[in-house]
Amino acid sequence: MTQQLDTIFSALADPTRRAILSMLLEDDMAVTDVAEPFRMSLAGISKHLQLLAEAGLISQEKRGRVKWCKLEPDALREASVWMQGFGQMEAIDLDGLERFLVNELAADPDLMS
Amino acid sequence: MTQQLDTIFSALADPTRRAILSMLLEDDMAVTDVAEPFRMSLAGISKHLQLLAEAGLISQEKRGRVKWCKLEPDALREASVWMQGFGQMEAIDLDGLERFLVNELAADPDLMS
DNA sequence: GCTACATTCAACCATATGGTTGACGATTTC
DNA sequence: GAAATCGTCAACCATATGGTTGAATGTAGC
Repeated sequence: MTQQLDTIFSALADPTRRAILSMLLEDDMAVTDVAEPFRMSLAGISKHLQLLAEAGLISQEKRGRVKWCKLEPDALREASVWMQGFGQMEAIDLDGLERFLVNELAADPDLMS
Repeated sequence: MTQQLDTIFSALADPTRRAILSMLLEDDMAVTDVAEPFRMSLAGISKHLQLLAEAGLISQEKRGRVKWCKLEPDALREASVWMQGFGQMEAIDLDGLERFLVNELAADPDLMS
């Protein structure tokens, strides 16, 4: 899960990618149509879409020669859940906090010595 | 605000930094103590802490020769609010959606052509 | 004042990232 | 089948990122 959070958050860290997600909120779109409003090459947008797909934030389905991009809000929800853990700081739910912490720190053993 | 989201999300994209945030959830800590469990140089951790501070996710206060690091959950809340925009997809609040979109796309004029 | 401690700075390195262009493989259309 | 369209791939470039080490700064303690 830690690595999944890596890819999700770094996907969200780019303004172009966030703008794309916002566009897809309106409706599913073809790659070319996604690229249209941006002052960037089609290949550039294509790369961004690949990153978003790898992060699970969108899915892509090819019908004919056009590839449709669809928002997948579930991945966002996962990151959101992680962040909720911090919002609960005031709640002083120490038991829940402990569990939360243990999970996070145990998730990536290589990180710690 | 767009640039603020950039820095917040890219700060969250690194597992070391997320682990640090989790540690600070327990209590305020000195830089040396933050670094202790990690298999990384102190200077490395110091850099991570600077990024977190620039993103507004932590604050640092120097008392004597030790610099105390404190979690600042408000910045997280800001990113969380952005993400909520997508969770509301099912709510089909089209007016709210429209406002949300317009704001996001207008926030970074250089992005679009 | 000397020593030890806490932290950062500077320089450096390897790799990742965001972008470009041009060629290419599929698919549709005429 | 030829031409146009949709999208990706490959190679390349500049810059950002995450890490190291060693020296430097500031503070505390003896």
